[in-house]
Amino acid sequence: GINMAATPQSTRVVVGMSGGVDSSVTALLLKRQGYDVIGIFMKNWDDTDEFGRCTAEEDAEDVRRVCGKIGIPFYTVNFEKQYMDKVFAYFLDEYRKGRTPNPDVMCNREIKFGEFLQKALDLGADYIATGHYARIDYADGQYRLLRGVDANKDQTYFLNMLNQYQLSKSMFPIGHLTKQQVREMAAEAGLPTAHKKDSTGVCFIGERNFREFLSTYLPAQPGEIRTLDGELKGTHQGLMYYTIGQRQGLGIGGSGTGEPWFVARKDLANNILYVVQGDKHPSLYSKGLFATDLHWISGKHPEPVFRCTAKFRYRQPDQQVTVHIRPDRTCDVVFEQPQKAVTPGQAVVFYQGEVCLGGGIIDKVYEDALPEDITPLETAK
RNA sequence: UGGGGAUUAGCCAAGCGGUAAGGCAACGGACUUUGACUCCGUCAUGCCUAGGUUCGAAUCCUAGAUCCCCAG
Repeated sequence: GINMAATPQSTRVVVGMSGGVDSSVTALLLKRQGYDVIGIFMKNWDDTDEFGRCTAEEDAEDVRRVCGKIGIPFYTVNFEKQYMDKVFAYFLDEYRKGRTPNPDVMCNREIKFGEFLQKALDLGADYIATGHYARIDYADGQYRLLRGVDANKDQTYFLNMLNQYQLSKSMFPIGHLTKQQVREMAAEAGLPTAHKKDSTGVCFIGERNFREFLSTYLPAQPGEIRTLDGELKGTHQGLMYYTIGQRQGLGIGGSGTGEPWFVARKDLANNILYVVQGDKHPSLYSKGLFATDLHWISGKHPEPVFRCTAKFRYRQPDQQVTVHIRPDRTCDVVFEQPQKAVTPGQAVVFYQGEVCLGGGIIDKVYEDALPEDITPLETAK
């Protein structure tokens, strides 16, 4: 639990600073509250781009300037090796399997709230803080992960793999603010990152030409594009470049109903990409999914069967589901409404109101028939 | 070398004498700490070729090219 005798002045907080406005304001708020704040920039990827420019160096420089402005010490740490071993290796392995991984979920569990947390503790920190739009609350001996107040920016989806220990050592000071408020505070405080564009792309790797990037790590194997009926429609450049529900990059058009084409399925064994026409095509929708690597933030095992809401991808509106727990940290998730383009490798994250319960990794989808032994939704409530 | 029909951007396709719709694809942007989806924007001085009629032709006429269909 929280040490009630601790004062901000006697509490050391290490802030993970990316060089963006969110983590800048995170540090600013903590400093204003009187904490003993240290800013640390993580360099986890050698990101020299095609023009020989290293954006990580620019970001590090921004962090240095922000820390100077706020008046806190600034350090840099390097977890390139750990990121490669614990996140990027997984990332590549998933693509080899024809799946679509979410590296940032692993990055949070392994790097930011793993390696980085440990490093901070080694430096005598009591807590780490990050610029995530999420909240932590503590009640009845339990830490809970709550959605960020700014529903449009909520990042709990990426934090679903965190555990009690990690939450007990973490602070999300901007979780109760909106993005607009954060920008305004940064501007008022004269932080150099106040108007910096939000960064996107894989965390620490950044925006890339996806195909070009992947092709430098994995061999591409061109193959056929076919309809589910077997009709040959064209050629793909390598199954790993496509994900379920994808429209762009297929290069097929002008035939059939005139509607756009979407990826419906990947046949890894035969290297065939299966497509369907029209965003309402039944084969793009599913009734349920099977997930592995289940994790519950509370640490407690939930009821064998329960209703909650869930997201199957970042920024998707919550969907009503019923979860059926299975052995070995797996579960079946039955959707109340058919869901579009649920994709193996992505995270399924569960919520009860504002509380993020945890999640798992989508392993396969149930397009038509659900497993026989699961309780129908109607009788599950 | 009988007859009939077609030929408009990478693909599909409107147009029927008055100054080239739309869709798909592609490209660009917005959105976005994954990959996607989505949204917005761009995309034929020219309609198989060469002549002709007309104030004006993708649209009419003539010849040619290519493709398709029906007959032989």
